[in-house]
Amino acid sequence: MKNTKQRDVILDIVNNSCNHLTAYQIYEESKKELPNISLGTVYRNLNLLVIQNKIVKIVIDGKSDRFDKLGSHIHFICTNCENIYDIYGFSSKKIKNIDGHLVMNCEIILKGICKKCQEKE
Amino acid sequence: MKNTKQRDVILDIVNNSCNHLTAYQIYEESKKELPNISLGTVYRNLNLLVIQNKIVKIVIDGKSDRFDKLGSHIHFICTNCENIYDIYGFSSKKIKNIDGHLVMNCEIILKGICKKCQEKE
DNA sequence: GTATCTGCAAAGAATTTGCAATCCT
DNA sequence: AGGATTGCAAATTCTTTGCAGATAC
Repeated sequence: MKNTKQRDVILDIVNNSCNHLTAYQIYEESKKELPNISLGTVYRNLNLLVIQNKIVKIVIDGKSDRFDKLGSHIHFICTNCENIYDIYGFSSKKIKNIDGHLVMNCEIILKGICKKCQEKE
Repeated sequence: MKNTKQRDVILDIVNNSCNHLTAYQIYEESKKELPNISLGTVYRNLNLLVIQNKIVKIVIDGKSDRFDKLGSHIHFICTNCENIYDIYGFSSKKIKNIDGHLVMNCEIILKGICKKCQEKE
């Protein structure tokens, strides 16, 4: 695979963001650096980076996918405000094999009401 | 909420299936019972049933959503053949609260290569 | 009786794809 | 040079929605 500015910029944006950005947000952000970049290119590169295990895609019911940097953490999604929080310090023991299946990836998604939303009520 | 034949049939199909059906598959299946049912109705009722906690929606990257009966189990998705396997006997201790967030739902998705696909190679 | 639900068809949103031009190595 | 990548726009796919008529309670 060739190196391209587009891919570099996209990877940088994901790695340097504390939020969980959508493809469109990454597109908007990348335009600051590369004004002519297209949304299709952003999608293509995000998917490539996911396949290469350089970033992670968070698939959410009914919403746009979001992209996150690597680092084993759990995602908590507030069903009220729809914020996504990273949960660290949670040692999910690495499962390698279960029922004979080879496990390459484990994703844990918690849903509920976040602290802020609870405090509002 | 009113009872309707449509909703009953849809719930029955999900509850009596061993597979993880897409909305369209459920639509096809429900037509055997109710030939005039429409896809929109199937989607509407599936979403209602999910909100009521009578069934579960499995959201998969790039694919149609799938619907499953209740029962706490983990899903293993083969990235090769795309089958979904239920994994039982896995006691994920019930988390109620983490970092102050109220946890209502916990979904664990494992991805990798299933037994069958490994054996083929 | 009336609020809810349905079938239909059209709209919507997110993502992917085809193609000609351009860029890396 | 030559395959990979890009920008653009159109296409695709899955899902939701508006509406008028039908249905459950």
